Amino acid sequence: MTTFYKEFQKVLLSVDCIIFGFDNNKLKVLIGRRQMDPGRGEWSLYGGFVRNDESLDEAANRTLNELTGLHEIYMRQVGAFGTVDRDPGERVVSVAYYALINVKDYDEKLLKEHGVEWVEVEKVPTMYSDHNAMILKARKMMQQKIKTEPISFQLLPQLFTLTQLQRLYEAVNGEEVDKRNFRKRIKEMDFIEKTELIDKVSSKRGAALYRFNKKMYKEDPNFKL
Amino acid sequence: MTTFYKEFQKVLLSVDCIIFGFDNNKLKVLIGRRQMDPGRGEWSLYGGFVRNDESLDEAANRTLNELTGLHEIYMRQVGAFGTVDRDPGERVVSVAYYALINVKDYDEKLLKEHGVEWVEVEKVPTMYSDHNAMILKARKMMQQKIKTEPISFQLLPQLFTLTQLQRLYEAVNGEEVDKRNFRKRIKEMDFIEKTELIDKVSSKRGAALYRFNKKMYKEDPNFKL
DNA sequence: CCAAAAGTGTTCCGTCTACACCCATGG
DNA sequence: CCATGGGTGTAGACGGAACACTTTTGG
Repeated sequence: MTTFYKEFQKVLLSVDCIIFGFDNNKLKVLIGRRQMDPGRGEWSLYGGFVRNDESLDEAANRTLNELTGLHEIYMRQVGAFGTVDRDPGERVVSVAYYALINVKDYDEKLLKEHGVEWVEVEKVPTMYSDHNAMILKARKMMQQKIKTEPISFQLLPQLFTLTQLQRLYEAVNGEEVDKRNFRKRIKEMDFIEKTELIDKVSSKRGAALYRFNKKMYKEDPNFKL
Repeated sequence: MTTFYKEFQKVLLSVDCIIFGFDNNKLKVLIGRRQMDPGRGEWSLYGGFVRNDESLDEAANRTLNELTGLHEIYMRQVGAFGTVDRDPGERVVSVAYYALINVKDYDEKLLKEHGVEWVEVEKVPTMYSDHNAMILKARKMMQQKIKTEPISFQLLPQLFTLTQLQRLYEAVNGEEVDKRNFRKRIKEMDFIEKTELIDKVSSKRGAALYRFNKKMYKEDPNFKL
């Protein structure tokens, strides 16, 4: 291969994943203890280096898959973080991605295997390098996005109750919402389908289970919450 | 220096600048013909490689300064672009930034010196690599930002008329707005100050010149347009 | 004197918000 | 039988959208 830019310096490129989950009415992030030097033992996001034969998006997906075994996960780029001294080892520029997963898809066994755990976004400890800043930015972006795009369903099981959905919004936005107003808005979105199924876990009376109809959404992609 | 990550591959990192300006009631971008191989002669954003001793933000600012001679310019990161084959030469990941400048600060002389020109965002030609995608994303981000943050003033002279400001919003959002409603909203923002000065260039009657009061804004940062 | 841009308020309508009670069931 | 969460409608407040005429002055 011809080398065109030989006079320029190269840098190490990594990706870091901010993995959001929703559990126990709380928005959580998956973090662990860093397993390599420098910074071994500090709280850290899960990340990895970008290979020369993969795009940034691919690297992010591969990294997430390494950790979770999951494919086809909703991921969005948060941005590139590149202060000179952000990594105490050597110059590393990192591109952060956030992912939304259903916590049920990531069981206890995997948690222990990888030495990671879910922590409430409100209670994230001081983390390695600039990982706190990454989480903060990811959260803001997700908060914006969730208002106008149907990404909330990525954090829930396929079948969910309206109360679950409402609690999710409350957790993400950090404020309670009125039940009747919330449900009124849901009713206007035909792609949030009521099923015949009833959830009897969360209440004695039982709550109707709903489902996000992707095809229907594509026909009339109007989402507002 | 200790090397921690020696087994990983490094990549070339560049920054590309989407430089927005407002002129003749149109939103424009500053683009030129690429001066190096590969892609010599194609329409391109102005960019440069990131050095090992500078952050991404610094690299973007330096690059912008090389082209315009301007300092302290409003810049925001658009994101990292990193498909494997985005650069026909070799693997280059690029971080895009958008900048807002007052076209009056960038005169004809500089335009010719650097072989760049202002083109309407609506009429941007097919460009080198993924530069069209960068411009598109930058534009969307700027469009969002301009609604809730006082960045519009970066595109105008220090003193401006309300009609200029309105035309700027119309150009950015691609739709006309009602003059009276627009001015009503302006009146509610005390940090958009009316001066004693009158602009006689754009009209016979003369229009009041306004100014953005940064200090006043900081005391009560509520911007909505 | 007229063309061209500046400047100025009010009404209407749709949207958002606040708010309270009955229902079904498991334990 | 009662505690727990599920489910439902309306009225009033607020904010955004529509809309037309007068003023000033250079040419």
